[in-house]
Amino acid sequence: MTPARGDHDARRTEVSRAVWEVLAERGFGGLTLRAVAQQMGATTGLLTHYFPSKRALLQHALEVLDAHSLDRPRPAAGRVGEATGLVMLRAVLLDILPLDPRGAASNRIWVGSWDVALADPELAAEHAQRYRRARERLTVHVRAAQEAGELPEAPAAEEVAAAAQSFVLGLVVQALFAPEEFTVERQVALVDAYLAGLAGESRAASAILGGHRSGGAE
Amino acid sequence: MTPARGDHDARRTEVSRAVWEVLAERGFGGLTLRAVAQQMGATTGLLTHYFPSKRALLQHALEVLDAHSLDRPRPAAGRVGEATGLVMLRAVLLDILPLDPRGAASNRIWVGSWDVALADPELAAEHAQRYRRARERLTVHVRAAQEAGELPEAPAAEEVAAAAQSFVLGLVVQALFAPEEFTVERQVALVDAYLAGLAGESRAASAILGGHRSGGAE
DNA sequence: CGATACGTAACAAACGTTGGGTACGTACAC
DNA sequence: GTGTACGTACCCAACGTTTGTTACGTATCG
Repeated sequence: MTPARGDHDARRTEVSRAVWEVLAERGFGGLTLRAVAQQMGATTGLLTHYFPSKRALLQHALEVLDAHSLDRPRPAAGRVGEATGLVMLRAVLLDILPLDPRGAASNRIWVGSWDVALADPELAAEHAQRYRRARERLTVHVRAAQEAGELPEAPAAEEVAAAAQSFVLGLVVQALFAPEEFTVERQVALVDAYLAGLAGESRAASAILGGHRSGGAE
Repeated sequence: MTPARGDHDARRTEVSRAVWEVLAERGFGGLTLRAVAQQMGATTGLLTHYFPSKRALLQHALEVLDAHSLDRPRPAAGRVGEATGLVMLRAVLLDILPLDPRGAASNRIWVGSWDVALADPELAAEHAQRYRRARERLTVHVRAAQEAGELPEAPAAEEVAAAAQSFVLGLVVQALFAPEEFTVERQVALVDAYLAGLAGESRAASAILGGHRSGGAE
């Protein structure tokens, strides 16, 4: 009977991709069913067939986009996957930044989503949870760095993680508005300087951060 | 003829206030002429009498809101106006944070405006300029702190200012989404810890930051 | 009297959503 | 194997609502 459930879900993520593209270039104010449909060369009938409402459509697109960022940073060029402590912390932070067009697009979407989310309790709760989990993931790496002697024990790992997330989120915003001012190199340098400030006089840390003095994200 | 030119501009700022209230509680997606009119107990006819279009209405409201934040922090309780260097830097940073309902409301608006601004080149340019000027204002205080020996000379003042602005902006976002998690005390503590990280081993700085260990914004 | 300051009403456009209609493929009966 | 039944996928057209904007009316005040 029902032909291929896999096709169904695949189509839904296809729709989500169209939603992302509309969001990235027109923002949430420009997100309409007709725009999404036109983006993927379909009609609004297709959209309503896979999603009961516009809200569900948006919600699913955000969930999928969030899920994509969960398995990052990818163990791509360097073997980031095996890294720990300060190196991993640095990799995760850099991975968030809009260092390439794709990162810029997804950050553009996240920043734009804050307005809608702050006006919608349910979306706000989901966002709050997203960032809390991101902080928890950062906390793990901070704690590892502390145990490795790369970071001081002084501020609790949770506080360091919250601070680091603040720093990166704000840097994302500024970089989106002034990309020519916040070049890739400057963004990386700012993160490294921030981490150096966290590390203080640690020899282990300065060895790590010194080695990456001009390194990129991938 | 025209009865009191002052009344005209005063009415425009009244309208802007209504715009803020709508923006703060419904976001930019909920900003409609009818909502603004209802908020101030008037009709859309009044709005169109003072503003040629919705865009002009929004633009003026943002400008006025931005102008309000320019003469801050106010030399209110403490005599912040006479402060310099690290003390002033700290005061400016704390003044940005959503430490009270009014600060939360205005930050709510700014964060929400990012979506619209990123989709509108003119608004984006205005925002970019806003944040550039804010960085320049921060740079002055950073440089003063450096000359006073409260901050190291190492990273250039411009970089420290950009980093500090990143940190505070990101903290604003997280605090808006999780206000119960980011209490006033924790926000202040995070800023102080951040400044302490900037200061490094400076005795002058730790004297200042130590004295404010549990102080508030005003 | 004449210009300003509004309220009122109506406009076309765009929105999310609904429902009917068609093409297509699978499942089952014989 | 062929015919029938049915569910899925999707287009198309239309709905009622809400939007920003415009036009027009009236009151108010110098």
